[in-house]
Amino acid sequence: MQKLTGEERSYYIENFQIEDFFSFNIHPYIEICKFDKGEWIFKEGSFPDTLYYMMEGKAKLYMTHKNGKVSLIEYIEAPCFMGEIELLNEARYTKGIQTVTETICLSIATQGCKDMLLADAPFLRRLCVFLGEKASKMTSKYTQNQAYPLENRLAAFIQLSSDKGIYKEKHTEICEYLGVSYRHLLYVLAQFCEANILQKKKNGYHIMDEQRLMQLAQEIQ
Amino acid sequence: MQKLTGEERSYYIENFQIEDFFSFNIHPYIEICKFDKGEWIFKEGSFPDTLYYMMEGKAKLYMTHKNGKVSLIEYIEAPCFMGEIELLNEARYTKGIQTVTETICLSIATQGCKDMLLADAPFLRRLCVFLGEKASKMTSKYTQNQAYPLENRLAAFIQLSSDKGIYKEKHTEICEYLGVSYRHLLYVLAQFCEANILQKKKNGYHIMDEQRLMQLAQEIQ
DNA sequence: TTCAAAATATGAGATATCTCACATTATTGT
DNA sequence: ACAATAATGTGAGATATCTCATATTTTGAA
Repeated sequence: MQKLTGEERSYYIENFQIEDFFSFNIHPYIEICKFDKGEWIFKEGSFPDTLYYMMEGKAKLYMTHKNGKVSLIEYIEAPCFMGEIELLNEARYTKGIQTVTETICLSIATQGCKDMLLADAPFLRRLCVFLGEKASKMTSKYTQNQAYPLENRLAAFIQLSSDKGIYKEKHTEICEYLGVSYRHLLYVLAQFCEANILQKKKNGYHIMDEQRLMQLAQEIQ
Repeated sequence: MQKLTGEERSYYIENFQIEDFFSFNIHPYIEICKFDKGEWIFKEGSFPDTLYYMMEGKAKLYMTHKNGKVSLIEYIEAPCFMGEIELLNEARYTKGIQTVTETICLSIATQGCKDMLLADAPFLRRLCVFLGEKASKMTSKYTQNQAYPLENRLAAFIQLSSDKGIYKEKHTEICEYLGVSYRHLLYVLAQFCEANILQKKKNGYHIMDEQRLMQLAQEIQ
């Protein structure tokens, strides 16, 4: 993680009109951070003292279950808050977040201004809206996902998680994320290759038929 | 819907320490409401001017899809907010809520105090916590539900939605809620009857083997 | 480097669930 | 009261997905 300075920093701060988020002067507490692709923003179990607002990028949210298994819960995309639940609950239970692409975040060091944040109506209102949308989004995802076979969900997922036309995720993770068996995931990937939608190469599955993939993904709508 | 008065009203107001929710005097805006079983708290498409906090009871959240089909999204249980998304977004109710049991709610007439609510940090903070938990709950429901066959999910659902040992829901609704076909729902219900877990009678399916039902439901954990 | 663990891969049979077709009851508006 | 519509119920074959067994490859730590 790298803190931006100078022009780069100014660019993001000015472009996002950060002042609108708060009724007090937030500037002493903020930084603009750049995370490399694959870098961890939060590690599980750590004690978060930072609230992030992702401005650009994409990341994965992980959770470890009681039995020790790790599963990929959700892909998150800018703009969004990260670490907001921990701020609200004084809680320990942090989930892990790892970037998928290079990611730019506004970071707020909460140790100095937590009380101000939790007493700041403009900020809280925005957080409420964010959380409300998140809940709604989860709801519709949940309702719709049960209605479609893996073929469609996987197509949508490949679109979301691929980078430069290459899909390269751990099957063991993704089958949990998509709620299917490892065997079945492999089976459907093989189907995609069979249909020349994907092509399996050393460095991952290459998307050969963007059109058809989108079509399959959009059946979910 | 019936507004409580006198002792009943005082009982709920005192027991819930409503003052802690707000930093201003909320009393001019609140009522205690009792809804009968089966009554609608919100109808879809209506213009909301009330925020509810459910103190006792259980209700169903419905949504109408673009294609006109209605589906049962979620069972909600006290304590919880209702109408909070609409308060935040100035939107009309996109979802309908119907009680399952008699339900007691604190109602807040928002026309008089919306601005105060949206500027009231203690209230917003509580709302954030509620929404955060709702999002987390949806997440875990979503993750776990995909992992279990209908047998288990239906058992859990019957426990949630039955009243006095009798399960009586519209199959056409429930199959959508549980994300399975009508045919399959009927099939698994028949299995339950076969196994003497349920017994089909004129007024609904009677739960005969609470023990076994719980066992099936708990496999989801 | 080496070895154990994790991840990848594939086959084969079992099961959960779907689709469609059709018949039989409720429910509801007029 | 009646027709139209919605809800219920059932059969049969198709498909999506699972489980288990087992082999190979990759990865990470001693």
